Amino acid sequence: MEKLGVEPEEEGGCDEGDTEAWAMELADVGAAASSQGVRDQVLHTRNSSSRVIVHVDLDCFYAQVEMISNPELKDKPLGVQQKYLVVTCNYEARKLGVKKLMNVRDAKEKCPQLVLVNGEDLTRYREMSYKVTELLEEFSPVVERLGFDENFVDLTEMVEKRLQQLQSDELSAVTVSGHVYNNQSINLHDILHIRLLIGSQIAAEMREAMYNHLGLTGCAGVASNKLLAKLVSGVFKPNQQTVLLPESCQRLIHSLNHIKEIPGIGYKTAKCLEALGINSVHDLQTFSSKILEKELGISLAQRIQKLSFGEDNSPVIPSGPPQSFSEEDSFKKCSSEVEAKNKIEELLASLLNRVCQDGRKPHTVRLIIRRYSSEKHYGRESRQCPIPSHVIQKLGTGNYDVMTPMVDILMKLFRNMVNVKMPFHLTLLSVCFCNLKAVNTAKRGLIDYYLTPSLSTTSCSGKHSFKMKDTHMEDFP
DNA sequence: TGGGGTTAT
DNA sequence: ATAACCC
Repeated sequence: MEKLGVEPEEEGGCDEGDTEAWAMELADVGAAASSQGVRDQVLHTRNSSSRVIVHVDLDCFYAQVEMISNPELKDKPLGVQQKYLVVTCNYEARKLGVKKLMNVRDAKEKCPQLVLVNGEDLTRYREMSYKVTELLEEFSPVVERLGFDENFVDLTEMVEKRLQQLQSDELSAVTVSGHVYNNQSINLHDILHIRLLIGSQIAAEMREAMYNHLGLTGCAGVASNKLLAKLVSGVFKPNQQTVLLPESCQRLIHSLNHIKEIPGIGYKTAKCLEALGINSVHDLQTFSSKILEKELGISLAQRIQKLSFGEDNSPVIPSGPPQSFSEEDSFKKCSSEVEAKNKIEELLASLLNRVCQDGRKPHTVRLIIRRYSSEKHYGRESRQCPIPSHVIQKLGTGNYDVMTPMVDILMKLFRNMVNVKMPFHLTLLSVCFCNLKAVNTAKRGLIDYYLTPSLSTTSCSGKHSFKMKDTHMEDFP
């Protein structure tokens, strides 16, 4: 076996783990086919705490939910419409040329048989989305949501446990589930391969469970960090999974045609990089770190340059319950205060139901608007304020009118942003509840409970609310 | 471009 | 409060 003459100069800084002694370990890692291979060996060999991460990505999620709601739609080309956009569509429709975020006009032109359902109310999507996250949390509690249809799960511990259950003679019988990226050969003597293969088996179990319990199909990608797991999950596309072995990391990252395809490099950063003459992943890898730091700031510069090598030490952060609830509506024109008030009342009514079901209480409310303007791609303004405590108490009880005080607050925020004595033209209104706090913990003790028993004894599910019990001493230890 | 979400500054 | 990012 050839020894690798790798020098510890290197460019990106270290991914995770120690910088020391990795060069020594390198002596034994086996043949690297190319300089790409060398880089990968460096990254993964020095890194003794290598993780196993899965990225789970549902297929055309909204369309799937609609097809479950109405099975007649199953074999038809289906699009989900919000305003004049087809935001997503099933694979029947994709075969016929419909794309995500396509104009309804263009979509109908491409595909006259296209069936459209309205998807502006996200309630069922949101509910199904959380069912998926909860199902994944049953495998391992460390689940991070990304939008409604993607989840990351850190499988490192679970893989370790399964590894310990295996007898040494069973190691040579471990198999992959699904595709191996780049058709790379598996080396069963490589513990990193073994761990990722076990990860692929868990990913397959997750997809099976999603289908059996929820009727949903999706893709999965298994790799050593979130970036790579996400990139590899989309390689084989509907309803398939792929595992990335360390030696193919550079091939995966270089398969991207533009830096904007790296998650974490968005519209603004991509424009900025283009202005510097950086267009490909290779451009970004080899660009001067010093200059990049001056242009983008040290934090962003170092992060994205690491990403360009496939390095991503960001942890999977359990999402838990949402940090905020919001409802928005966009429209061609809203130009009077009464009109705005009506829209705000609608948004608020939906939000109050959601907050009620959540059980926690928001302590802050925010109003967001978008003003009409010919240019300015992204112009939203917002005002927020604390929710008065007497209003918070009524939230979720249903038996007191919380609409009236909340609308009053929101209209004050509205007039703070919009001079209603002057003509105005809005194209979006949104109401957001945030700063959510649990009601039954720490801060809320016995005294608070006795003083406001309706908080925890009132039903919010029905048209009216009822006292569920009387307050007696023996109810509380 | 919709109707959501998050974190950093 | 805004601006960036994600879907």
